[in-house]
Amino acid sequence: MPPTTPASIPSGAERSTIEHVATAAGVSVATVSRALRGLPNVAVSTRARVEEVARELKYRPDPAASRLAAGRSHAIAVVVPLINSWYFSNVVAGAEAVCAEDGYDLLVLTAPNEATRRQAVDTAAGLDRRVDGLIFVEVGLDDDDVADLATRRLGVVTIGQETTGFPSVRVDNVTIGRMAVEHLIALGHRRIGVLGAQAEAPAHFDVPGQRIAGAAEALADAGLRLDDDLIGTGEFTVEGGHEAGRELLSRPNRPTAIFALSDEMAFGAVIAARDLGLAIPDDVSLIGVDDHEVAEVLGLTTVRQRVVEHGALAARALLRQLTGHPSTRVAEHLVSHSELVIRSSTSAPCVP
Amino acid sequence: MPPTTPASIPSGAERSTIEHVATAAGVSVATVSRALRGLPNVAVSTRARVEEVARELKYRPDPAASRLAAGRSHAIAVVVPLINSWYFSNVVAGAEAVCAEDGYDLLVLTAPNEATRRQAVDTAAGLDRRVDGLIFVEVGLDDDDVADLATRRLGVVTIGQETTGFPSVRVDNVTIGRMAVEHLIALGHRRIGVLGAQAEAPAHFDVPGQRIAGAAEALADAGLRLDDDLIGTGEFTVEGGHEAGRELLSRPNRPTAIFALSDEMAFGAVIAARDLGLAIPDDVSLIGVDDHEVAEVLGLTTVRQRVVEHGALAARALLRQLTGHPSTRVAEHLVSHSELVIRSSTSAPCVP
DNA sequence: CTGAAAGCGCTAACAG
DNA sequence: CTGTTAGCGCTTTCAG
Repeated sequence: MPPTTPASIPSGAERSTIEHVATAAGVSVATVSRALRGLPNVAVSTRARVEEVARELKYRPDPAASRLAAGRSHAIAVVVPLINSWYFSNVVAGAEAVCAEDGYDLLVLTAPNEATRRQAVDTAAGLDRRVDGLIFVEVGLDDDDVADLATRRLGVVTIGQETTGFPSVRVDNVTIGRMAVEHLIALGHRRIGVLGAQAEAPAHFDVPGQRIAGAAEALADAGLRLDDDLIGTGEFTVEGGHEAGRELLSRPNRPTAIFALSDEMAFGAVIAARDLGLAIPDDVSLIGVDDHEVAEVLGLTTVRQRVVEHGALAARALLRQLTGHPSTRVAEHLVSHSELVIRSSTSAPCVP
Repeated sequence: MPPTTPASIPSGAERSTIEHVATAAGVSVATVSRALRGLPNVAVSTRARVEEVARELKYRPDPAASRLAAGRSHAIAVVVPLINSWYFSNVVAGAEAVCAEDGYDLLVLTAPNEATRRQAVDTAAGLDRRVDGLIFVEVGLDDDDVADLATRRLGVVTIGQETTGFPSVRVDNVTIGRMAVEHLIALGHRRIGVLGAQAEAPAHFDVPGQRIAGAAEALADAGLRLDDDLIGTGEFTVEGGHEAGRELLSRPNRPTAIFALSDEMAFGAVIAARDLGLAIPDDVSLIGVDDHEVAEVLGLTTVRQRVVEHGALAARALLRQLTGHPSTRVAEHLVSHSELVIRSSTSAPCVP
């Protein structure tokens, strides 16, 4: 490679460096750096001139150089189990919007091996030089993971799980279960089925378990019991809800209402009901969780989760943490409120 | 900041640099660099030792430093109109998988202002120092954009659009329309409606227009005409399909079959049919495009698009381009094959 | 096959 | 308020 090119005006499509700007503006690179980053101690006139020249030269600071010198990459990553699902893509969308607004780059990392939560952390840990912070979405971090992450020079926010030490945003899953089932009980239902239980509860945080616990509480408050026989699985997919729903609805003594732990499973249940010739809500009431776009069209009653907002809140919390606002140095644990959205899939049981 | 830390073994969670590895292995940093990157001209024994030491020290090259020195960031970006939709999140998932495999970081960029395609390019162009390449997904690039992009030191691949100069992957939308409607015609349908037309066709590439053109061709081949009155909109959303579908199906002389340009619009049509008390396929046949998960459960006949694969193919093409395989220097235009998936939503018309 | 040296473009003290 | 001076950690000629 030839010796360094002189600090002349760049020609054509050549990228201009801070040095080009400096010489063109007749100041030092340090001043350009300060001026362009809005740091104090720069004469207004100087700043104006530098900005002017920078614009003319279409100067854009090289992120790598800046990261190397300053130690911050102006990028964050979201770690999700997968990205092509309604829930996760919406979380990412929320985070992306905030990042774009603040000029941060957003990397997406998937942690496919759900089993090995370790995996996720290791992968992510390798990024401590590449990004300034991480958002873990529904990734079960254990204490070791948290400790490991804490050593690194990284901002961390979790969604779903609430750890000690890192800010988090989540919903109150017990309350979600409660709201859903209280609605059903208020309508007069007594035999209530559940769709979405997991074979084995995850060690760290257990979304289905919590929603079911909330359901059980609501039932208990009404002097009723949650019948274990009426708890089906569903894998949190449409197909899973379809199968488990059909199973549940073909029982001789089928429930008069079903609480699906996610809208997608509820969609499956809708189809199962149709397969069996059961009308909703006349023969069976149905309530979901999420407020998926399709829920509205289907008229599905549901407990709305503001998923995009979760991503946005997490990103904002992370960026705040990175910007080092000392006032917000304490780890906030945000609990996003859910709300019951009553549509046409729930009604009083026909034959109580 | 104190003067540079000496090149000693890093303590605790401190990041180890190439220099730590070099001194620990008793070689120069240059040799470490070569050894670890699999470059030639390194004694096998040396390489082994360096690798060993690097592992022990948990050395990970700093991407920013490496980018600065070598000019490549080992990161790419996907530019999508939005990320929280079935189609786009699946494309991103495909790209992500390939990137993860090859150790590339994946940035996500959304170009929300659909109107201003310019926007997308400008945003992306600003990344020419941050990423090595870009994947544009369904972003209409015009000739100026292409020229602009070509100037930059960036690999580019497009999905959906086929430009001159950049590799691309797309489906043959005319054929998709053709396949769908040929199936309907073969079943005996004559009055076929379409869901998903756009008010105004985009300037550069027009997915709905092409699918409709294919439909028209199929009809023409059978000596039939596509009735403009039977072409509804749908916005490519469930809700849009619902509305447009209801409109179409409440006509006195309604079509015996509907070709929805996307599965999500077909779902809307399913609900519209249900609203109107029409049975599928007895009263009206329905075919979509995509093969969304819900399509299977709903029994929707559809033309399958292998969306995840599109993302993967594009990413692979991009990485190949970046790795500079001179053999593949010529811009490939991949056309992903679609296939008809016949389920239970289509049948012969009841009363022809 | 290996080392020395010169940067990549930017930031951050520290003097003026 | 501004310039000078060191590097950030890595890659890459160019000599051994």
